[in-house]
Amino acid sequence: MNSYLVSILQDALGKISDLPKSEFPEIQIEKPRDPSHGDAATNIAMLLARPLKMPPRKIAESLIAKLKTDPEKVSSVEIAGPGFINFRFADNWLYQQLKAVLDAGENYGKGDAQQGKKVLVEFVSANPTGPLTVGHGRNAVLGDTVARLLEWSGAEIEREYYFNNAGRQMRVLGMSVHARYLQLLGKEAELPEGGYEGEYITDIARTLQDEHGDSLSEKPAEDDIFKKAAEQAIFAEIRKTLERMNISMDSFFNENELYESGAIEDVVQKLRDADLAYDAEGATWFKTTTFGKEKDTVLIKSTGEPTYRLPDIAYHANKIERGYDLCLDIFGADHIATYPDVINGVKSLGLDASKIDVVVYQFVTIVKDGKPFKMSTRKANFVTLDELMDEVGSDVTRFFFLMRSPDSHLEFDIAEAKEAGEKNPVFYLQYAHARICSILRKAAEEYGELEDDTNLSLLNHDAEIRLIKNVFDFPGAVSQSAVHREPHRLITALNEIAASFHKFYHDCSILGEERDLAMARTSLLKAVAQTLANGLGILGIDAPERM
RNA sequence: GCGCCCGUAGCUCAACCGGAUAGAGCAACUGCCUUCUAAGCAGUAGGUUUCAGGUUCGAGUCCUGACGGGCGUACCA
Repeated sequence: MNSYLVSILQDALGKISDLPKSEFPEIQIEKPRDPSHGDAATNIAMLLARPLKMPPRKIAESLIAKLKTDPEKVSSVEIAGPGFINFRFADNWLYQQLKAVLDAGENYGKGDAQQGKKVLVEFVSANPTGPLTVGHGRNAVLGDTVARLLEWSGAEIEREYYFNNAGRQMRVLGMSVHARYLQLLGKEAELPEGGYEGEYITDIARTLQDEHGDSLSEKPAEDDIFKKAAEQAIFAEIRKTLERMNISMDSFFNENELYESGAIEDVVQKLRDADLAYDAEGATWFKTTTFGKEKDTVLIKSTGEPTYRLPDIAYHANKIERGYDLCLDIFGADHIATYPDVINGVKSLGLDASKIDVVVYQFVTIVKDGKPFKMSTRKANFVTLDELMDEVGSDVTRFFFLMRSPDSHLEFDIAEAKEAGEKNPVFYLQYAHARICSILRKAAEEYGELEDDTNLSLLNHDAEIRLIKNVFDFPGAVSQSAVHREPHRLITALNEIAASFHKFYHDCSILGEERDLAMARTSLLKAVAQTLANGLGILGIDAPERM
C-alpha cells in the first residue's frame, strides 16, 4: 500500500513542478498516531514548501488535484494540519488484505529484506565458570530473538556460542574444584585467591569423588582433570538452561581453535607486516593511536599471554573468512570499548569490517527484596536463570528481557516477576490468543467449519475495522524490529493487536449471531490468532490454546 | 578528564527517518460477569518530556552547554 501511495504521489509531483527528479525530497508515508487523521499520511507538501517557495497547504491542494487514486484502494484524501495529506483506505481493500493474511497463515509477517543473506549471530558466549545468571539472560534472549527476527526477514541464521576454556578464570575454577575435593576427603584445603565459592563447585567435586574416590588427592591443584570436570559439568548445565529458554545453538566455538590453527600468530604477523604492531616493554602492542585512540593497546602481555583483544580480532577475522554476509555480536555495554579495536584489527588484516555489526544492550539491574542486587559469579552472589524459570517459567523470563529497548537499562524485579501471575504483561498476549482459540472451538461446533466464500464485507463495526488495521501493522513491526534489532517494537505492536481484540470481544459476539456474520468474524479471529501466534513465535514464547 | 548509553506520569517504561492533542502497564479511584475465558472492558486522576540556549514550517527526538545516573577508559575477561 505504501509503495502504491508513493508511486501515485510521484506521478502527481511530476505534474505540478518542474524540479529535476534528483531535487525531490524522498516521499515518506507514515501512519498517523491519531486514527482520526486517516490510515496513512505524507508530509511531502511541507518538505516542498522551501524549494517551491509556496505555502505547504497550497502545494498539497495542487498535488491532490493531480492525484489519481484508485477508489478500490483509497476512499478519501484530505489536507490537514500544517499541510499533511491524509489517506483513508477503502473497506474493500481491507477485506482483500485480510483474505491475504489468512492465505499467508503461519508465514504472515515474513519479509525478504535479508533474503539469501547468511548471518552469524554470536551471543551468550559466557565462559564456563558457573551457571547462567539473570545477568546473562538479557544477552541470551536478545540474541536469540534478533536471530529469529532476521530469519523472518529471510536470512539464513547460524547461532554461535564463543567461549574460552583456557586462561586465568578457568585455572582458578579448576583449583577451586580441587580445594573442595580435598575438603570432601576431610583434608585441609583453602579456596585459592579469588576462588569460586558457589555450591556447584562442591557438586562437581563430589562427582569426582564418586568416580575416582581419593585417587586424585595427590594431583596438583592445576591438574587438568579438575578443570575439565568443571567445564564439562558447567557446560552441560548451560546447554540445559538454554534449551529451557527455547534457545538452540548451532555451534560452540572454542577460542583454543584460534591458537591451534595458528590464527593468533597469523594476526600478529600481519599486523607487524602492516607496521601496526611492535614490541616494547616486553609486551607486544597494537598501534591503536593510528586510529585515533589515546594510547596503543597491548596485544600480548609481557608474560607471553595474549590479552582478550587478540583472540577477539582473530575470531572476527575467522567469522568473516567463513563467508557470512553479516556477523552480529550481542554484548553488554561493558564491552563496548573493545569494539573499535576489533573493527580496526579486522580492517588492518584487509578484511571487510562492515560485515560486523553489534547489538549493545544496557545493564540489567536486579531488584531483589526491593533493593538493587550486585551479582558476582565468583562470589556465588547471583540468581540463576534456572532459579528464575523455576519461579516464573521461560515465557515470562523471555518476555521480561525483551519488553524494553536494548538501549534502556532494564530493571528486573524478581519479586514482581514471581508474583507476576495475573498482572504479568505476557499473559495479556497469551490470554488474547487462548480466548480466540476458545471462541473458534465453540464456533466450529455451532456453525461448522469455515467456508471459503465468507463475506468479509460484513465486518464494519468500529472494533472490527480497528482490529483489522492493527493486524496489518504486524509485518511492518517485524521488519522494523529486525532492522533496528529491537524486539520490544514487536511487543508494542502485539500489545495493540491484543488490546483491539479484547475490545472487539467486549463489543462484538460470534455465538448467537446470524451465520454469515458469525463466519466473517470467525475469519477475522483466525487472522488475529495467527498473527499473535506468529508474533509470539518470534519472541520464542508459547501461544497457548487454553489458559 | 575523555568515550558510549540513559534522564518522559508516584514506579517501570513506549513514542517508527524530526510530524498533528506525548502513550501503556503497575499503583489509586469509579463502573461492567445470567450472555463466546473478568488473566478482560470502559472511565477518572496523574506531565513545563531534568534545566538553559540553538537549528526550522514543526523538537521528547537533532546541535551546544549545564545537572543527575549507569558503563567503560587495565600488561582483568
